[in-house]
Amino acid sequence: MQIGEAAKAAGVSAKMIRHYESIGLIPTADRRLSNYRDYGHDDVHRLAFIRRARDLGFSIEEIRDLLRLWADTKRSSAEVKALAESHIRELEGKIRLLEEMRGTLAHLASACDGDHRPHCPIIETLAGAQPVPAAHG
Amino acid sequence: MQIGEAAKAAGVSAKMIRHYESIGLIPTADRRLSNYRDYGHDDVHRLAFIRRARDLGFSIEEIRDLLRLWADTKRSSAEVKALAESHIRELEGKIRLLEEMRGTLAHLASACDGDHRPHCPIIETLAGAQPVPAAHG
DNA sequence: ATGCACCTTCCCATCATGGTAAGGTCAATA
DNA sequence: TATTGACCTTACCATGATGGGAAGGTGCAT
Repeated sequence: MQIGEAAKAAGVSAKMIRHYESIGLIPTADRRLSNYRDYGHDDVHRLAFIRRARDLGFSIEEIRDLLRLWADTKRSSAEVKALAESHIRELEGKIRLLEEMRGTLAHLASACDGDHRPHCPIIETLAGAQPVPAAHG
Repeated sequence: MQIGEAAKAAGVSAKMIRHYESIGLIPTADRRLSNYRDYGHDDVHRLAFIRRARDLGFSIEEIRDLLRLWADTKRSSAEVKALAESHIRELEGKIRLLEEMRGTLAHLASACDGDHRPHCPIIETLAGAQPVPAAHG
């Protein structure tokens, strides 16, 4: 099948399929006489694998490892689990950062009257005033 | 003061100061005869403002708005609060996405034995097998 | 023969940041 | 005075994953 059909079947864009090929994440596609890339079901299967891994937030390099582990039928499940847990830790690090931002900002917003007057602890904190102390309770 | 000193004082890199100037986030710096940029305390103050806003995850365009609001002493605190709350919603959206990834992955990892054997629900799910059903309790 | 939908490669843009190269400025020191 | 070293300047390239668009080729249906 052509790249567009493979893309639709796997849930990735044709653009990204070409990109994945260019960075060696997937093997070079076969070509028709027309020079059009030609894909089979195995290719779509691999692309769908990549798509699901992306949906779980794995980076391209992590997916490269996952594809290796997938292809290696003798690899231990411990290797896969270690990779997954490493990624879980990355996710948790990002979540912590975002939650810290949200917490600080929510605190400032709650201290802001949000009315017609100019006084605003949000701007004042950004401007370097001491942040409003957290309420005790 | 020179750009390096201003950068250190504000907690941003000299590189980024030049960048902020090039995109019009901060005004064009004064120049010495040497063609070196010259900064004063107000400039450092503004850069530190930007730095704090970045630390809270605001984008450059949001910071552009924040700087406008900061400069406008007659603006209402409601405007600032609206911008902050909009950003809080962005943060919460990102957090939700990451937590969903983490949840799915943690579930898969918990179902993976992590031993020397090849069988692994993580890889199998990525490969398109039905995901292991969530435990009821 | 014309048109349309698809494909090809190539280049550019995003966002915030860093790296490096090639060269100018300036103060201290040998 | 000459050199060294720390600082500055601009300009270009890179990141990671993705999309947009241009210019042109392929192939099928009218």
